[in-house]
Amino acid sequence: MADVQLYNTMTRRKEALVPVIPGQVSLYVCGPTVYDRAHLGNARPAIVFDTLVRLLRHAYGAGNVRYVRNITDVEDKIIARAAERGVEIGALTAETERWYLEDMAAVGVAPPDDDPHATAYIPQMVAMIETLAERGHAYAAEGHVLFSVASHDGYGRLSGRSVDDMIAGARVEVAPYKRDPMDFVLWKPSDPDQPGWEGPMVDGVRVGRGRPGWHIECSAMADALLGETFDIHGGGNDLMFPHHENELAQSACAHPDGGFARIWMHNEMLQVEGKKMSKSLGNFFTVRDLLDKGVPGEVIRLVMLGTHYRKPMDWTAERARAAEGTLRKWWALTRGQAPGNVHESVLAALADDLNTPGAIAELHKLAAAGATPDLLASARLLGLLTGEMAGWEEAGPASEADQAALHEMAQWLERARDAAKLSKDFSEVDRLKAELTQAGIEVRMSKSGIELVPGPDFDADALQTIGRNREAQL
RNA sequence: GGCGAGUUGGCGGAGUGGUUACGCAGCGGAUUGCAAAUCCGUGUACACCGGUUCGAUUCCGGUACUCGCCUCCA
Repeated sequence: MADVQLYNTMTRRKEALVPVIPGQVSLYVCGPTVYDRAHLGNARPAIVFDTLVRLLRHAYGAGNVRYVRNITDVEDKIIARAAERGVEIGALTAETERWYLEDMAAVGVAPPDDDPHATAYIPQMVAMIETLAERGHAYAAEGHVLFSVASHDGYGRLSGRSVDDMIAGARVEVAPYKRDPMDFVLWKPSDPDQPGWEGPMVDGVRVGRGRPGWHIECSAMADALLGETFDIHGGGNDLMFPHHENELAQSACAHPDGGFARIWMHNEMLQVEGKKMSKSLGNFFTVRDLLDKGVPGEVIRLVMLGTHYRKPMDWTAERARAAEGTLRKWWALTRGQAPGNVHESVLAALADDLNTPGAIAELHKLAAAGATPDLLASARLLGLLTGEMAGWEEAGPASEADQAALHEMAQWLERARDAAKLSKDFSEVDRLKAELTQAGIEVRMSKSGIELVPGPDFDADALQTIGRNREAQL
């Protein structure tokens, strides 16, 4: 197949993916901080990189891709939330992680190969901080250990900022113990009631009990699992600065011979009905909220993939409705079929910097051409029509009783129509049709007969009521 | 204020130096008692102003506007 081209934030252009180890791809994506339900914006990077991984597994072989997505389970927001709810931190993080996995599975996101938890890599973080201190990139101050930005020439290269600009534009109070306003925390002290570990040795002195800064967590875990140099580092645009810039600074300084990530990928942010999703605007909602409202996970996924990952995407009810229609059509076309081959055009679109909207357009063309086995195989590469999220599109009555009732109703309707054709009075037929439509049943009439198809809003009770009313009339 | 991204037909959204994107909606037709579903057909859009070019929506420069990050939120 053609090379996979990916846009590299570092170089600001598309590049061919050339793995460090030929034939094998390694990637690290920043995962969730587990203190609350994933909101819709959190689902975007998860879906984007899940799709990238599906493409890479197809291109390189399933066993030749190593996908690491971390779990941040020690962080100030977690401490605050646990205190607020009066629960143990471990209980909070375990529950939230379970929710996250459930919600991601619901939108077709497969678990990564490794899901390192920050709390399991404290020794590696401490060791990395010590290395940074030994090399003159870190210093201790008032129980903290800070990274010295001035000690690293390349700082700001990833996000395209100069240190001077950042200082000029900074709108935050500078902590008094920082040598330089841009210096960031590697280790911070913990109160007795906060989670803490024995600190690193800096300049021959043991720093007191504390916890790691957020950025060092990812540096240490990526290093531990993927080594000093790996292929792709992904995450949301918002993480580019400061998180990724800091990660890069730490890793580059700790391992001067390693390159850290070869390609940096950043997805753009999500909006809702044209506005940024935020609690203050009242348009904030979680993936679970959407699922509970009856929006199928597969629909969420298709809407997400309908916008290229490097463009801002807008979640709207209209787009969800359209995506649902598309999926119902595709399901109907491919149901019961064996998958064919992933079509070249779909692969080409995906290999071109994960052009998912282009790939979806190709899917539409396959559907129009009647190439349903290839449509199925190709859609599955995008994590659609996999059956993992299925159930929602199976428009069917739950029970055999409903099935029988529908069949009986169809016969009634057909007799009524035949009679009406003679009498020229269709009012009775139209009324029955309206009632059935109201009950979420699609009425399909043709010369060959009448078909009643229960839709997504199928209401079995309403069907029973209609049936009883009919009987009462007879 | 600093940095960055974007502006394509009614909507969403690809792509291209000269040729149909695609989907949704709309419209016309077939079909239907009427609808629905389905099928067929249907739309010369690329923010603005300059420049390069035989030719630019596509390349270059500028203008306007929108959005994001810099601040707890992804």
